[in-house]
Amino acid sequence: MSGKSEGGTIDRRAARTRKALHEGLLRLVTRKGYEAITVQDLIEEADVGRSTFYAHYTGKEDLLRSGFAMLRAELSATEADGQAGDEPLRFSRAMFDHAGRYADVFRAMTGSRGSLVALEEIRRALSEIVRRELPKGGKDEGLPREVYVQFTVGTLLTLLTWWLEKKPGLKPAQVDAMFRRLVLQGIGDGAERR
Amino acid sequence: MSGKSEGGTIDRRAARTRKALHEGLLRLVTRKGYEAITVQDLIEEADVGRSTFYAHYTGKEDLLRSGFAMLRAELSATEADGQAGDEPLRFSRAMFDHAGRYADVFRAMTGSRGSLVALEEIRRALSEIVRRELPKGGKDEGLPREVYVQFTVGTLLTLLTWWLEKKPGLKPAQVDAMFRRLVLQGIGDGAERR
DNA sequence: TCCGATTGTGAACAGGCTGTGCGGGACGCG
DNA sequence: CGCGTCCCGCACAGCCTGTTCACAATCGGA
Repeated sequence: MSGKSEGGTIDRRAARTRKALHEGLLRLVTRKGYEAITVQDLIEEADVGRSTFYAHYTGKEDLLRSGFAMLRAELSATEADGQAGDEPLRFSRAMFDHAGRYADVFRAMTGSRGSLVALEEIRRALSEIVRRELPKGGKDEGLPREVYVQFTVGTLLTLLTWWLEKKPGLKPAQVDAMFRRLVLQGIGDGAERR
Repeated sequence: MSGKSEGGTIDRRAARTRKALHEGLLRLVTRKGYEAITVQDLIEEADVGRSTFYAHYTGKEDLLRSGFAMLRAELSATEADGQAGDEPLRFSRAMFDHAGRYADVFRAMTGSRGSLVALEEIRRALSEIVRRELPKGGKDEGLPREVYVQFTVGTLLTLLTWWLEKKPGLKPAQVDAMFRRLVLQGIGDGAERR
């Protein structure tokens, strides 16, 4: 009715539908876990027709990936400022802060009722960041660089999971400190080295 | 209910059925991935009646857990010889050897078409072992012991996944060496020794 | 502003999988 | 050898999936 002709290439109806589906997915995930969600639930929660859903996404996994794509776009937009630090692994603190705010979603995604796809997406996003920020200094490192990247990401996820699952009381800064210590020194007693 | 003659032995027919289902699951997992498997597939592959399946397990996840329980029992049986030796993380080499032999199953279980439940079971089994074998020496470790455990397990899984997924050509001993280096020293400037 | 073309939308449909119930038959145990 | 336990085939309702189709809302040009 009212002509609010604006916006970009996407039809307003389509935009509205996608937004409703993404928001509905988030609500449902925290309510019953990703695995248990059906397309049926999604279209009821978002109040859209069945064929409408399939016109936009091939299934719930596609919707999930789409959500992560949007999230990654946002992240890389707000990440440009984090420069000027000589300290290695500077990004980790921001990660723990961010994860702490979305703790319930994260738990629902990565818990036993979550999704391997979600975990994979998270791992991929983190890998991109780490690949960029990991100190490249190591000239004669004995291990392939990608191993260092995966190791760092793995440790980040380990700490993240342990934190949100077992010790939600800790503050991001505390977990971040543990993360740095582990990544930089391993379990070796850092006292005698260096 | 109890079809077992008190003493732990199971009726041969029941044992045969369960064996057929477990073997069928393994075949199917490597053929089409865990996620895509239906109960329908399982009973056809194992040539078992529908109601028979549900008489033994509540679903495919239950069957999977049961399989891991058996595996863990076997492992802890063949593990008794591990000396409380001098070298820390003595178990890791055996783990990489073992995983290398079941590479295809492992990939099918933990790949994107795998199962979070399987990953969780693997993590749990590894955690038990690491909890037992991790040097408790820590005098004034600033971190909770469980964090060291999870960190070690996480790194093990990271290396395992990277190895089987990206560099299947490497030998277990090589991957094990990387694992030890990372766990003991992290990415810290351990590069200076060489 | 109006109209045709485009595109999103909702209802309905066929097919597949699930989990359960039941009677009859086979096998193992004592 | 008899009894009890377990397996099997079949059937059923219920739910979810992925697609089809007619219709209505929106967009773009005149």
